This record gives sequence, structure tokens and C-alpha cells, in this order.
Amino acid sequence: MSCGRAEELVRALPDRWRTRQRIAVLHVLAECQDFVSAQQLHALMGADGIRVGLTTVYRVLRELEAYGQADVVRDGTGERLYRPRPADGHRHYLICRSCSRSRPVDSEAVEAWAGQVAEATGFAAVEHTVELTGICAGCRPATPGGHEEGSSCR
Amino acid sequence: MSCGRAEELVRALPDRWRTRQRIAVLHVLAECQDFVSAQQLHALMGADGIRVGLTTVYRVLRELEAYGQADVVRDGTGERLYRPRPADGHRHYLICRSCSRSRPVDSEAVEAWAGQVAEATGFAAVEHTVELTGICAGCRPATPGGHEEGSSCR
DNA sequence: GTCCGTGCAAATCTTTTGCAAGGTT
DNA sequence: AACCTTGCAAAAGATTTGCACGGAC
Repeated sequence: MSCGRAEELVRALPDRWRTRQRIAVLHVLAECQDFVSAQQLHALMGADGIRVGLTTVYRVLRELEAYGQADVVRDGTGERLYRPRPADGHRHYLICRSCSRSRPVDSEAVEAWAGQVAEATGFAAVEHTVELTGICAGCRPATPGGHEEGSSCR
Repeated sequence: MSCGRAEELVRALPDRWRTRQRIAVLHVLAECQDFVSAQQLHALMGADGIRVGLTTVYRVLRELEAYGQADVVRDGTGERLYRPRPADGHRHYLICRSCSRSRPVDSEAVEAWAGQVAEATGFAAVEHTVELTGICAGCRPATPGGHEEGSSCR
């Protein structure tokens, strides 16, 4: 089952990189369209009858990250979750704490802010990690009286 | 050695919470004035002749986090680092990847942005995690290699 | 006596590493 | 033959848990 994004991912990588295992991981990852852990991915592949070592899955994911083709977040337990990065660049996501579904959010404001902080502090090579979590409309229990809107910090 | 902040931390917690071990952890943490891991804290205490179980250090740190008295970040390896939270509320930090020193940064813009995203998406109880890392002015000369300005995303 | 905090040892869990086997060029 | 990639098993490492001991009330 090929998904457009999978082909794009493959094309974005060096020729010599393409091996049966790596391409297989890419395809399954692209089908997910959401954050998955190495373990989940490995399990998914096993269920599909694709036999690839767990070690290899970890390796591919790390390489993808290094090539800038995947976004990474850490869940509450510190587990790494990967998601193919949209073709047009890096993104930040809003993840539902209930159903775990994620959606990219407009983050220009944060990018700009990070740049300003870098300038104001004299720090070089400033990198940022931003993660948003919440309860999506679908998961919310019919919004009773108490409607804790807004945002708080974890 | 008592530091004002340590006393504040103690006062912010329930009466029954105060035990020799917990207070000891609080004091050492307050002296740090920067991010430390449970293991580091435990080692520091040992060096000071304060004998407390590693398990207890972990427990205290988690409780502090739950009480909103400490900020937490995860370093590159996923290790949890704690820092006493300033009395006036939660903060975000800019951490030097070279010397590991951290400094709180002005983050109103991010708070506002998170609020807007929450409103625009219909997500409830939105929480955010923001971490900035870079190379501070002091470390820059000592760091060979590229001197890429500006900010990029990890 | 009861309750709760402690701390040791053992368990957990994810991710990494050592290393030999199998392909490719 | 030289070079890579794989994948199994073992290692590493941080954090948590089981459980018995001991102090506080």
C-alpha cells in the first residue's frame, strides 16, 4: 500500500539508503499519519507480516530524524514518538491527551519568539521544542458547566 | 545552609509533608538554582553527608512537580531535570547546551500563542511544554565549529 | 497499635550496543 | 575481497515497585 508521502520520504533520502527494511518502515510510518513509537511501528509491521528487527526500526527512525524528515515528541513516560514531517517544513503539534490524535498548528508566533529570545540573550544556535496537549472537541464530555478554557502549563 | 527559596518551598507544602528527608531534598534543590536530575541531587546530598535513599529523592521530586513547585525539562537522553519554580509562577528556560546553565526567559508571547491555539482549535485544558537550548555567549568562543546564528528547530 | 514514610533490592521498559551472519558491489 | 546492513541477544540506564522495617502519633 503506497501513500504519496512515503514516496516523498524515500526520494528525500540518499540513493544508497534504500533497502527493503528501511523502505518498509517508511511506508508503514507514512500510513500512520500520526505519532507512533518505535515499538508500535514494529508491532504494526509484524501484524502486516513485514518482518524487520526492532533494532532496525529504531535505527531508521533516528536516521529520519537526523535527515529532518520526521518530527519527534516525547510522551509522558519519555517514550519517543515519531511522525512524518509535512513536506513544507517542520511543525509543532497539538495532541489530544485522550485520543492521542495530533494536528499541526500554526506556529509562526513561536518561531518568531524563539528568534527574538536568541537575539536578546546572545545565545547562538538556539533550538526550540514546543509541545501542546489538550482535550479535543470530540473527546470532551459534552462540555458541562465547568469549561476550563484557555491554557495552562505542564 | 538555608536559602530563602527553600523555606518558601517548605511553606508551600502541607504540614504533614515535612519530614527530615523531604526537607533535606528541598534545601539541596534550592541551593542548586538550576536544573538537576534526581541522580545528581542524590549524589550532591551524599557528598554533603546527607544520607537519603535515591527512591526518596525521586518521590520528592515527583511530589514537588505535582504541587507545582518545580519546573521540569527532559534532557537529550530523556532524563528528567528539575528546578525550583520561581515564586511568581511557572517559567520557561533557555539552556546552554555546552555548560548546561539555564536562565528563565520572557515567555508571554508563547503563553498568549498557546491560548490562541486553544481557542482556535476548540481544545480544552491546553497545556504546553516549551524548551529552548542554545550556546551561551560565555561558551561560544570555546566551542569550535559553525557559529550558526538565529534559531532552528529540534 | 496503627499509619505512613523510608530505603534496599528487584523489576520494568525503552533505547543502545556488541557482534556474527548475509548481501551487494 | 571490502563494505554495509541486519537482527538477535545482552547491556545500559533511568525510574518505579514490592516489601519489610522503624518512627510518629
